[in-house]
Amino acid sequence: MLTIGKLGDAAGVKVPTIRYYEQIGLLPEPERSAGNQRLYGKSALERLAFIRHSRELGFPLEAIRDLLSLSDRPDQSCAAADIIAKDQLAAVEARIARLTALKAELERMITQCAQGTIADCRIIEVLGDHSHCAQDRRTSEAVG
Amino acid sequence: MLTIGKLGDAAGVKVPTIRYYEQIGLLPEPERSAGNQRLYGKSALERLAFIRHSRELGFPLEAIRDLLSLSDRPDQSCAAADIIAKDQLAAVEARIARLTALKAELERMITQCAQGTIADCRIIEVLGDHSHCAQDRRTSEAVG
DNA sequence: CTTGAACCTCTAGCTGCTAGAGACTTCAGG
DNA sequence: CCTGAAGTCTCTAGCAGCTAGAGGTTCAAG
Repeated sequence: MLTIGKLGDAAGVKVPTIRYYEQIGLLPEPERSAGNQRLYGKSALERLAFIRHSRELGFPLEAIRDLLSLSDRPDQSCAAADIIAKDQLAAVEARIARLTALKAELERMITQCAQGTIADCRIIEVLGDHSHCAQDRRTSEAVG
Repeated sequence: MLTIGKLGDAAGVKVPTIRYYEQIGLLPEPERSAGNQRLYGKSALERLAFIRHSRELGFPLEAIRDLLSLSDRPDQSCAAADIIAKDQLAAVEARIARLTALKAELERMITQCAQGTIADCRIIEVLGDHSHCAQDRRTSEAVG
């Protein structure tokens, strides 16, 4: 049996985070010691490792909740997990594309920085003027 | 003179967001009409466009606050703006690298999905086992 | 003059934690 | 057996960066 601190060390998750996961129902309420301290077994460690790894892959907690409920019923179809993973892949690819565009613009800004005074600083100027944008990706709503 | 709604439309920023920026001191308090409604001039629009564009480039509000205070003193050196932009570039590059690794792992997970039942679903299995990781990038703290 | 959209302030909520207060439990060393 | 430190408990509040809602006022068009 592991105390919450040992569990956290073993899974690479901080103690308050474990309590938070319990609070939002991602982890079941564990046994308690005579002195009311949480005691965890192997299955809790596995579940927490699953959550941690999923978080590292960028899955939001709600997706992890779904994945966990899937893995709690192991005789069902794998298709739902596949869908979640594919959604996540699409989201990751979109983020990469967006960041790559931002990187290009930042690089352009920096190379144009004359190292002079603010008055002729391209960084400030570029940030103030939207029309310099390489690609004008706008967020669809509320734009005239 | 623009009302807050017109300003928001012109800059591509939602009305509550403008009030939020004012609240946290990114935008100065504007004039008011006789009926206590906010009225903005051209400089407010420019400042808001600057903020919006910077946000799109991923600058955190605190960095934007610094950039704005720089641009308020145009006879100073451009070096500080350069540093902020380079920091942001480094952060963007780090995010891209991380996401690219995640993408590879998600793709691997998905191709391994047997489309069978959860019991032999690689997605669930891979997520539960950290040792499958292509690169074991851990967040430095609290890891045994 | 009336309607209805836009505005006002204020508070609370979102995600995914993190930090702190103030009290209790556990364990190792003496 | 006792002490003291480290770990744990619950609870509340805070972070970014907004967003949504309640309940009320103002403005512009018809």
